[in-house]
Amino acid sequence: MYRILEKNARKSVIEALDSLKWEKIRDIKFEQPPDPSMGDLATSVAFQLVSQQKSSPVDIANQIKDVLKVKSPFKKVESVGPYLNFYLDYETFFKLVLKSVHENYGSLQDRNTKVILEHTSANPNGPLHIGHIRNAIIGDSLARILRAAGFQVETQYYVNDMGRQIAMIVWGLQNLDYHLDTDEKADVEIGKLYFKVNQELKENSDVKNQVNTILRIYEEKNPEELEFLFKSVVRKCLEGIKETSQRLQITHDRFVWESQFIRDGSVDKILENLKDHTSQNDVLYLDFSDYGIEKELILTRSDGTSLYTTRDLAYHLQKSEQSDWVVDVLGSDHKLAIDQLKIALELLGGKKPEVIFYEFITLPEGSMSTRKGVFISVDQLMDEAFRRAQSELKDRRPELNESLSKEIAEIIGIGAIRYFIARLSPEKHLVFKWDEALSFEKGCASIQYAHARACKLLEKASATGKLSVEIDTLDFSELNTLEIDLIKNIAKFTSIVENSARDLRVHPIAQYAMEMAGTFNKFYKSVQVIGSDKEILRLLLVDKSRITIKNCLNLLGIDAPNSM
RNA sequence: GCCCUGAUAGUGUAGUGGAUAUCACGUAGGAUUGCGGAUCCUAUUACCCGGGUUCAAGUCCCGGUCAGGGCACCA
Repeated sequence: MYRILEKNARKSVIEALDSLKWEKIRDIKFEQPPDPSMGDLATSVAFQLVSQQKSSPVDIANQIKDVLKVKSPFKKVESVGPYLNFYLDYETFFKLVLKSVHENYGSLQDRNTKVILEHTSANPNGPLHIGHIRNAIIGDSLARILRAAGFQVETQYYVNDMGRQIAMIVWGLQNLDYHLDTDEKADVEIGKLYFKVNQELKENSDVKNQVNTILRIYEEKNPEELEFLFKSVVRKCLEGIKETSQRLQITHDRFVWESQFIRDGSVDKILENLKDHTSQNDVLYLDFSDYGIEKELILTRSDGTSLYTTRDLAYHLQKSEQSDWVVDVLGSDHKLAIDQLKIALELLGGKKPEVIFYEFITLPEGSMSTRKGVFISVDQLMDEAFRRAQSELKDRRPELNESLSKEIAEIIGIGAIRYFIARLSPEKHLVFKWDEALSFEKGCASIQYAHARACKLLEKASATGKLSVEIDTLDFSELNTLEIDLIKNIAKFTSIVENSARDLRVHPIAQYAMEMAGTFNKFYKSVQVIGSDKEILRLLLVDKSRITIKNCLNLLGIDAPNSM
C-alpha cells in the first residue's frame, strides 16, 4: 500500500514541477516523517532543486506546495521548512487498506520470472550443524519471500557427491573396522566415520594417496561397486539431512548431484569451450590477472580429475539455462571462488548468479568443524529448543494435554531458532550462545503470542459471523492513535515484502513482524474490543492484524499457533 | 603481506545521503477487578579513531585501529 502511496505522491510532485516549468528530477526521494503530526509521507525534493533553481530549499518547497494538487487518499500537502509533507485522508485510506487484506495478504502479482535459488548445499559428510542453518534459514525464507513477491521459485540443493570428503568416507568403509549403527541417524554415523578417517589421515600419510586413487578411479572408470558405495553414502547422509531440514520447515524442490556433470559430459564440454582461455602446466587453469584477480582458477588436477569449481561451473551454466535469475546463498569464504566462477561463466556466455553471502556462526571457543568433530548439530539445537519451550509451557499452561503441549512447544522452539537467524543481517558475524539463540521468552514467541491473542479474542467474540460486513458502511471518523498505528502498520506489509524480495534480504521481514506484534499488543492492552460501541470495526482490525502477523511469520517459515 | 566483511546504548541489533538514530534484551520504577501478564507504560544509555566530499554523513571516499573470513592440485 505504501508503494502505491509513494507512486501517487510522486506523480503529484512531477505534475507540480511541470506546471512550474522546472526541469525534471530523476529520482524524487520519499521518506517517513519522524512524527505523525508531520504527515504520513514526506519528500525532500526541494533540496535536490537548490542548485537548479539557485534559491533556498524553503522557498522552493513553498513554491511547489502552492501549485501541488494532491490525489486521493491524500487530503493535503504542507511545506514545513524545506520538506513537503503529505497528509492522508484516513477514512478513505483505511477503507482501502482493510479491503485489501484477505487471507493471503502479502502475496503480490505474478512476475512471470523463474528463479533458481540454491541454498544449504552442505557436504554430505555429516549432520547439519548450526553453521549450516544460517544458509538454510536465509535460503528458505528468501524462497518464501520471493514466491510471495510473485516469482516462480525452484529451490535446489547442490549435492557434493564426488569430492574428497566423500572419497574419504568411502575409504573408511573399506579400510576401517567401523560399522554404522543402524539405530542412529545415518548422517550422524557418517559424520563419526568422517571424523575417524581424518584422525587416521593425520597419523598415516599414505591414506591421502589411497583417497586420491579412489577419487581418480571413481571419476575416470566409475566401476559399479564403487559408484554404489559413493552413492549410498551420500544418499544415506542426505536422508538424515532432509529429516533435519523438514523439522525446521525447510524443503528443497530439487537435489542436483554434481557427479551428473561429469557423467553427462558437460564438464568436458566446458573445458572444450574454454580452450582459448586456459593455460596448462601440471594442471589446467584459467589466468584472471587481466580481471584483477591474482589467483588463477584451477580446472583439472595434474592427474586429470576435475575439481569442485569445475563441476560447479557446469552446474551454474545449467541453472543459467533453466531460469531467468540465478540466486545462491553462500558463506563468505566462497567470495573469491565466486568471483572467479563469474568470470568463467561470462566467458561461457552464462548468466552470473546473484549471491547472498553470510558471515560465519562460530562457537565461543572457535569455529566449528565436521572434520574435527567440533560442532553443535541442528538436531541437538532443535531438541533443546523444544525442551525449553515445553518446560515454559508447563508453567504457563499446566492444563494443556500432552499432545497439544508437544505440538505447541515444537512450533515455539522451531520459531525461536528460525527467528534468531532470520532477524540478523547476514553480514554480521555471529557467536553462538544457547541462551541468546533460544530466548523465546522475549523473541519470536512474543510475536506468536500476539497472534494467539488475536485468535482467542476473535473466538471469544464469535467473530466469524460479524466480520462479513460491508467495510464502507463502518464509521472511521473517530479513530484513536492506537487504531491508526495498527492500520498503518498493516498497510506497510506489502511494500516490506516487495523491498525484501528486491534486495534479497530476510531480516526486514523479521523486524516488521516484531513491530506488527508490538503495535497489536499496544492496541490490545488499552482498547477494548468486545462490548465496545465500535466492536465490529475493532474486530475487523484484530482479524486483519492476525492475518498480517501470520502471513509475515510464514514468510520466515514460522508457524503461528492459535493458542500457546 | 594482499583481498573481502563487520564496528551504533551495559548486551545484541535496524537504519534507501535528509527532520528528534530503530527494535529487543538487561537494569530501575510503575500499570491492569475487563479480550490470556509470553502484555503495557516510564526512565536509562550509543553511531571505533582521524581526515575529506556534500546544502546535508551513522550512511559516500581516503587513511588508521580492532574482530571474522579468504588467498589449496579442499569443498
